[in-house]
Amino acid sequence: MANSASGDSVVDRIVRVIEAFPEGVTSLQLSELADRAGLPLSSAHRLVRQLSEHGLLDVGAGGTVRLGLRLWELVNRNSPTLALRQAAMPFMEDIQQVLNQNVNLAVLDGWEALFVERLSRRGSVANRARIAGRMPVHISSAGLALMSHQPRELQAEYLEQFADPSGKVTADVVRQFLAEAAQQGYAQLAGVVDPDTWGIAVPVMNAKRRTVAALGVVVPLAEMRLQALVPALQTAARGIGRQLGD
Amino acid sequence: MANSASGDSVVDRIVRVIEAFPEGVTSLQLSELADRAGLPLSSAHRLVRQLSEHGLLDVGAGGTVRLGLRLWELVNRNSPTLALRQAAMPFMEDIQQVLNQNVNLAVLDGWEALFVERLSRRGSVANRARIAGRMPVHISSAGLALMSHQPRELQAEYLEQFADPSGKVTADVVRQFLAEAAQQGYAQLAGVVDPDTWGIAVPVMNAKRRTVAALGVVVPLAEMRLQALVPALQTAARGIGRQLGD
DNA sequence: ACACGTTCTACCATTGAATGGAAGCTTGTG
DNA sequence: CACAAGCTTCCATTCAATGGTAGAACGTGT
Repeated sequence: MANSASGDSVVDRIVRVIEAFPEGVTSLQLSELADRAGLPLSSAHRLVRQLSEHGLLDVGAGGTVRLGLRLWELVNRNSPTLALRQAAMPFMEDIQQVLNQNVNLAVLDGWEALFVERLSRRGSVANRARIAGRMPVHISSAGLALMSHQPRELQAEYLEQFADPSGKVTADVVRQFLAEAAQQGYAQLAGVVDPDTWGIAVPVMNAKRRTVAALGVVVPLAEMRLQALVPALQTAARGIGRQLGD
Repeated sequence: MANSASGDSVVDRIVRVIEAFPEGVTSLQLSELADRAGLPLSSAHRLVRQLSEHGLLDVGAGGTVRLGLRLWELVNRNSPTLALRQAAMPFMEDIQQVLNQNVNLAVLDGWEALFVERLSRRGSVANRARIAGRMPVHISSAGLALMSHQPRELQAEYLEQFADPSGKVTADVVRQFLAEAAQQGYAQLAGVVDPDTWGIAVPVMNAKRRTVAALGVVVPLAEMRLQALVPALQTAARGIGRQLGD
């Protein structure tokens, strides 16, 4: 028993604490947190207290631990996607108003689309894309739009390692999807994510024509108005791109 | 020179690193970061590398440090205000559509309103409230709406320590504002935050009738339709409150 | 009212992870 | 090509971090 018997640094432990919260869960009992983070209770207790003193965590009555409001504030104030979101928001609002549909904005992280912003419409179709949620590239229109406009090497690397756990999709099918999306300038998936919905997404390119995000909508399957949707999305995407730097 | 010459823990240092980013700044040079965080360069370097290995920070070419996408994701997935924001979003969208104005949602943190969500309208009046931005209680309608519905003791404590750095407002004026807001059920400020805008906010109460948030709009000064705005906001606030637990 | 289980909090001797100065490296500039 | 500025690596020193243990604070069933 000494400075970290398990051989991990303080940083490792702090990360484990923050990562211990399952998706969508905002509060955890101390003992459960210790368990999930793989820390001795007394160590977890000390760490949580220290973090909460700085507002990175909040400890409620009875040892209920939440992420701190201050952490949320710091991260969102200086978020790496701040510029992108600020540039995109007005255009997303336009799309939402004009097309009257769910709109979302995603970036590529690893082999997944990470949704950084989303506007939903009351009463409109279900939209699986939660803010800060992820979807694999091959089953999301946003993911396909992003990947289809990445450099060849990255696409090759992606397809190389591709494996669908459910076994429904092969690398060749994905290759086909990507080729289509690249050629058409947009990606679409009907009834894949949700049987009754249809997703369309277009790439958002920065000044150097690097694809940095995907702008997409989710509409009811019945309402297939590609002719109206795609140009609107592409126009918005160009508008966003124009506001982006590097 | 040993384990922390300056007598601060690793946790302290990590917090200082994250806090080192000034509001709205998304990237910092390593040396500048070390400087702002008050750390020796080599220590900052080690810490940044460790954090970036876990994705809490991203280090770009040439030592450019940003907050990590993974950190943003974790914090937003498990944000303490997740439930509030989810409950509020549809109502905020309704307000935005029907009233055609900027809408925002704030919580009380310390003696400030912390804005947790915001929908802006293209071309509509300037809205100072940034997401994750703060405004002092006494110069924001959201702040007044929040504070005016807090328990007596908290209000007393607030007024006790109140001091306006600009010296324009006295504690008595604020007391008056709070009393009005409490009595009317909404707070309003015309031309205070911005000379041409007008802010109105109402409290959002949870099931136990504790005020947990403020729902507000920012409209052009000219467009003073209190009769239309307040009932709409109050209706929405009740709708949000009904969806909230504790 | 009492005993038991569960969960949080506090203590403190031990020790290896964290520290930071110095030296090396890389990049940009006149 | 020399110089500056900033990033990266190294490593002996040492105290901050560790976690088993004990105890306090609840909650619950008998």
